[in-house]
Amino acid sequence: MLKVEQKPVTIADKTFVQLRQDIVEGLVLQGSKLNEVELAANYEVSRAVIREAINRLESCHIVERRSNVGARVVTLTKKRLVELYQVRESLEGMAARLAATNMTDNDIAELEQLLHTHLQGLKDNKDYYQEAGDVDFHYRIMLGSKNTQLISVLFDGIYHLIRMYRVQLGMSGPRVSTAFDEHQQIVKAIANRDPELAEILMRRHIAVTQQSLSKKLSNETKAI
Amino acid sequence: MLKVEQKPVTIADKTFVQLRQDIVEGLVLQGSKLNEVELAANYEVSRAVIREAINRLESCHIVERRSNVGARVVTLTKKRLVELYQVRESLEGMAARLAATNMTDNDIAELEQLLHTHLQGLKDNKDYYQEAGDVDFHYRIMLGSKNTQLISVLFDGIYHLIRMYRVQLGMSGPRVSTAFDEHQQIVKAIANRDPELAEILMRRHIAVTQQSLSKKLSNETKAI
DNA sequence: TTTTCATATATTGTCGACAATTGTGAGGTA
DNA sequence: TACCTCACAATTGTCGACAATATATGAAAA
Repeated sequence: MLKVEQKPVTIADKTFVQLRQDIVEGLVLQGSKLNEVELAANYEVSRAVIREAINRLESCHIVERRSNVGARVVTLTKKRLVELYQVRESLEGMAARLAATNMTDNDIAELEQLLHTHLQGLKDNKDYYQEAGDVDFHYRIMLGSKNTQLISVLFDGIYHLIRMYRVQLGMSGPRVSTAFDEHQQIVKAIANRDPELAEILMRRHIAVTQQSLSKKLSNETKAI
Repeated sequence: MLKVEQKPVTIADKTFVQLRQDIVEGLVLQGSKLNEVELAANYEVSRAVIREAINRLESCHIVERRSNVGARVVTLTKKRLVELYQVRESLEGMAARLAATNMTDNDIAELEQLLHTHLQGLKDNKDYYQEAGDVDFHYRIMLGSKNTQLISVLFDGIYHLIRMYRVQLGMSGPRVSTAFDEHQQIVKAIANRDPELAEILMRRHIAVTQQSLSKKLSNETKAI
């Protein structure tokens, strides 16, 4: 299978991946300051390694750095969520458009197979679908665009931040099954080699998802 | 005026900006290897500073790094150009769409003023327009989106790579004046607060630009 | 008591040295 | 000749120490 993320080899690679995961999953709290010395002690590496990891996190938009002051994990606000999803809508819309042209018949068959698996999971056990399934679907469309530049901007640039919202807000509820239908329609458009429709459907799908997440975020803040 | 790029303060900042400029303008050749020791000597800074600069160049997609091997400047190929402009079309289309809603009346007045200046420059001296003018136009629309995330992905993520193509292929010729008309139409759509049209026009504008650049790139390679 | 300024402390930025890895070429063998 | 092996050279990765900067503390003045 195609993979975009080559396995981490250097200590800096591994530390970056680990730290990113710890932030995305909320082990390191949003908004918290990243003290280099402290992190170096925690992860048992030198400060240089931590600094490189933080630099890379900055280019994923997961932390923000200020010169001579330091880095903080971003805070998940509604404003930022909306902005992020506007970017996502734009990029994944283009990905779907390109996928309709560039995916091979075999790619599409595998994608349909994936949907079938999801449907099974949906019948049996709703929890299966949610995270992994959705991520996997969008991941394949992204790869299906066969556009290296687009894949890099999406994956290295914003995907982990998107995941951070999804994980920390918790993706579940009634949205799951309707999302499945939307996925199915998108695949149909791609199978019909209809770039315009594929793009429109993907953009709508993402816009709806954003609304669902925004509502969730509003409730969260109200609850606190 | 709004600026997205705060002035470089640390040595690493300055070195990054300088090295980026040297690559974009072709002083450091495309495809060339970036030797850390050598660069450190040239720019009269420590290797740590060069390493940070290279890391940042990687997240602009201007260099490519491989673990334990090193970094190379990307090569400007037709394939990569097409891919890059597909991403650009997607993102700047969204920027224009958002700008139609989010720019203030004053922003729009200034944008119209800018076009007027360009028209003067076009009458007097064609050369004026080309680089700075076009960059400035797209820059303002990007800022007009008022979407921080989008601005960051566009500006920090791909703008300098776009400039690298434009500078090294040399933007000039008959395209300039037709581009002006397209700019004018886009501004009109924004002034009319018509997001859909603004997006469509911007996307077409960028697609046409890409075709023009691709042709240029083909001729370049034929010439060699 | 509040403000201001100087000093102290904590944190980031920069550097040079050492370790680990990769690429290269000489020498040998089938 | 073609191919393998092994040691050496070149380059990147990692580290701890020092320098520069920002923040916190507390004393002196209003």
